[in-house]
Amino acid sequence: MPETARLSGNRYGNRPTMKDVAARAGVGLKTVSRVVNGEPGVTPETERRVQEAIEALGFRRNDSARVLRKGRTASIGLVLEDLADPFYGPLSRAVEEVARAHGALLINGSSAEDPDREQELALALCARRVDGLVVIPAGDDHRYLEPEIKAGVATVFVDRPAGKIDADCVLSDNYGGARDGVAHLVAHGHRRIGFIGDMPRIHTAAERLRGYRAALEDAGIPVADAWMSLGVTTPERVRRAAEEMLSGPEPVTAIFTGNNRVTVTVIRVLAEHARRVALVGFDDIELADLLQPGVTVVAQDAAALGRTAAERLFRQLDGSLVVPERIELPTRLITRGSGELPPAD
Amino acid sequence: MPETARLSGNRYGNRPTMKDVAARAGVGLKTVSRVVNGEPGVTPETERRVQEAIEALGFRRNDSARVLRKGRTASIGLVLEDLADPFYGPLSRAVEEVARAHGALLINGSSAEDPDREQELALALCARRVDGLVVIPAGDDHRYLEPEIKAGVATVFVDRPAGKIDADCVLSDNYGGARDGVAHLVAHGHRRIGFIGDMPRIHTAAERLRGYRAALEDAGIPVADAWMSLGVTTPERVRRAAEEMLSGPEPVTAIFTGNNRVTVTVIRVLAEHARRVALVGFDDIELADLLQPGVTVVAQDAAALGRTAAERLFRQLDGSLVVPERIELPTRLITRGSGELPPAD
DNA sequence: CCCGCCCGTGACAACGTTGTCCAGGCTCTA
DNA sequence: TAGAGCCTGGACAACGTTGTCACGGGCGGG
Repeated sequence: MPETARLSGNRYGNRPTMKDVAARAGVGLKTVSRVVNGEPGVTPETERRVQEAIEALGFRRNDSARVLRKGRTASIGLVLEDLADPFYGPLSRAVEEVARAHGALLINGSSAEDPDREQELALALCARRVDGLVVIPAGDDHRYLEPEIKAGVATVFVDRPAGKIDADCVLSDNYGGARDGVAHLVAHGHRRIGFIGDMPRIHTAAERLRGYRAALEDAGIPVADAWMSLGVTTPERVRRAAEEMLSGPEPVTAIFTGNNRVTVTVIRVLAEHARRVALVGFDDIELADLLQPGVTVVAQDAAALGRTAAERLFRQLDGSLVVPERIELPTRLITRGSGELPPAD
Repeated sequence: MPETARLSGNRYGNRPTMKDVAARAGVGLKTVSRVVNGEPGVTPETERRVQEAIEALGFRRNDSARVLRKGRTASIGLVLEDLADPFYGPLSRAVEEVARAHGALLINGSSAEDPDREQELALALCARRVDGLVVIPAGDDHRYLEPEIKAGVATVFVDRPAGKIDADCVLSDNYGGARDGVAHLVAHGHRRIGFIGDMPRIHTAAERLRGYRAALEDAGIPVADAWMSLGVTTPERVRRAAEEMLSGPEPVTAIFTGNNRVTVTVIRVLAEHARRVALVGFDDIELADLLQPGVTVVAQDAAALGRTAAERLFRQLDGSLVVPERIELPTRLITRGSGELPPAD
């Protein structure tokens, strides 16, 4: 029985296809296609019959097949570090909104800060033939994307620049922001200012460190190694680093923290600490205004990063963009109290 | 020139296909397929030639085409309310991790709490032939998914139950959690307790309200309408609602807030308020322990919700799951100070 | 009244992949 | 040495859709 053979195909649920709809409506395959896509050239009567068959069978167009034929998938990929991080939520949402405005869906994946996983994800997305790729780099070598980009996959890097290839980047002004933040502490009389941040291997961390150094240099303050703690990631290590800076013969009177996770941990340490220590953090954190004192931060606009990147991506797809560019978005110093505390010694 | 004609197909970037690789390697099409998929039956020498051609051309298998042939897309869809909400970030991440463990990618979309948009998104995902769908409902009628489910799309609802269809649901114990939270306030001597939450149209809001009523009833406290504010969503309206409850001849001495957004706004209002008012909030919020006083909350485990739902989804796909079930995960009361304040009158 | 044009419709190929099946050449054994 | 069996490799169809083209009938104009 060939009928049964066809029905027991490889699809689990055996969805009806245009062929089935056509058979039921007693029309040709292409006519169904026309109705489904709202193309002109179908009599109202024929259209009604087709619609009826569609209803009855519960037909839904298979976009996978459509995509195969048309060449564009109307979907874009987003590779980020961790969707659960409050910084990436708004970014991701902003990318999604732009995609939606262009009729595209968003596929996203978390690299967990692992370069191999970033590559695996990005290439998997390319295999799905996403039209474009927004990448928040975990690694620093993106040559693996060269064939893809050459093949027409629009690509924009966000938050951190691409490594070893020439591509569009949308970044925050990490250097300037950190410099401003630290200068703010200097302006309030601090001379011994600590820095706790990520590994300088990560571009943003390196830039913020550079800003920190520049601000101290501007003020003619020599930088002590004991004030800097780089590459600490776990809360325990951040805690230890902070406590070390705050003890000893020449403790710091202020701390500049390199990202939101570090900031939160340092707030906890300072809350238990007797002496009042000033704090400025990179990245805004929720409820920062309600703490005692409010937390002064250098805020990035995560949504703007995502939006800008996605818009650029679609302009690449339009063909209206050719030359890769590096865009830097400004940061904003938000004073809330913790950064305005005077030195406690 | 047929060569050129073929090359100027509909694809923008004209990626090489297995046919191109086969031609270059001087082998048959299927042999390339075998190499790409690691199937046995290819001499090392032939395999080397094929690999070489793949390298040279920058070939990458087109998974869209593969999917069309195989019937499974190895991707699942997640429809949530807002990726930028700190509650959904971890949930989404948890779903992604489970998907990854099963070799699937995650496509997600935000409904913005709009039922029409939820439907549009869910159906778009079905058109892409996702293998399964995790939905955080915005609407309360999901009959539109019936044909899809019948056709074999695995479906799990999270956070809120499905409307008007019988399907798997993974929920928090909203009723029990709210009841415990309010009972906690009662136990600390409060008799006039306010409730600020979402529209009861939303299942979670209704359940939490029910828990609130039950706790008061348990304590023999009659519920006053003036204590309840339902359907307030914007910060301004939350603020107004809170201020109304706190003024008048018989002001509330404690407030129970129905979700994290409301909680945050109410914290702001209370911070400006002279009298000490107790507060218990549904949903945990970051830094809640660092505020003065710490914020007592009824915490849900967003990651566990996502993980449980996704695991159930894949068990549906395995075929090891047949009967729809409703799973309720427990909540946890975390006492931090604000819920233990005594009545201030 | 007849020719030509336009409109609605359908047959067919193609998108890039994988499953089926068969052919040819090799080795091993009787 | 011949036959059987195995192993490698390739031709072909199919997945569900859309673009191309051709066909037939109705209508308007000459």
